Amino acid sequence: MNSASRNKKIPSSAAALKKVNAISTTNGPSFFELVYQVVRLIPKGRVTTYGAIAAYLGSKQSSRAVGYALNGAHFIKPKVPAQRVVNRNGMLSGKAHFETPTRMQELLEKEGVIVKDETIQNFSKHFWDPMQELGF
DNA sequence: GTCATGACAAAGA
DNA sequence: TTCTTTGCCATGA
Repeated sequence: MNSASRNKKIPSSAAALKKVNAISTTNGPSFFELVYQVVRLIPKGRVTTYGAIAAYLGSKQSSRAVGYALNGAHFIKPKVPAQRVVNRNGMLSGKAHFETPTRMQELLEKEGVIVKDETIQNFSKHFWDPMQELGF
């Protein structure tokens, strides 16, 4: 995509969202779909933040919307590694939304990420910035 | 169409 | 430094 479309705010229609929730192929890119796509690009053993994804999509203030998007990520295929997305403190704020409360931490440790007390250790070391890795 | 909620983030006290 | 307040986007009632 070009920088112009990214610079602008990306509107997501309710119709597109419904399609996503229905696991149907969306013709037009929605905010949610873009979030899922970025999350899928996160390498194994790396993590990023809601704000970083939002910033990459052009709206760094829409970090809440990113979190909301991941709320429905469980219905999406291919699988979205939502466990690699945490808040800016490196805390597993979304662990409660997984199948089991320990599922998120388990997946991360399986990838070599150390989680202590619901927080990722050496967070800056594991941090993966889409702006830097994918280019802006 | 207005109001309240949320897997967040940055700024102020 | 920690706690509180404000902003922003998208959704659901």
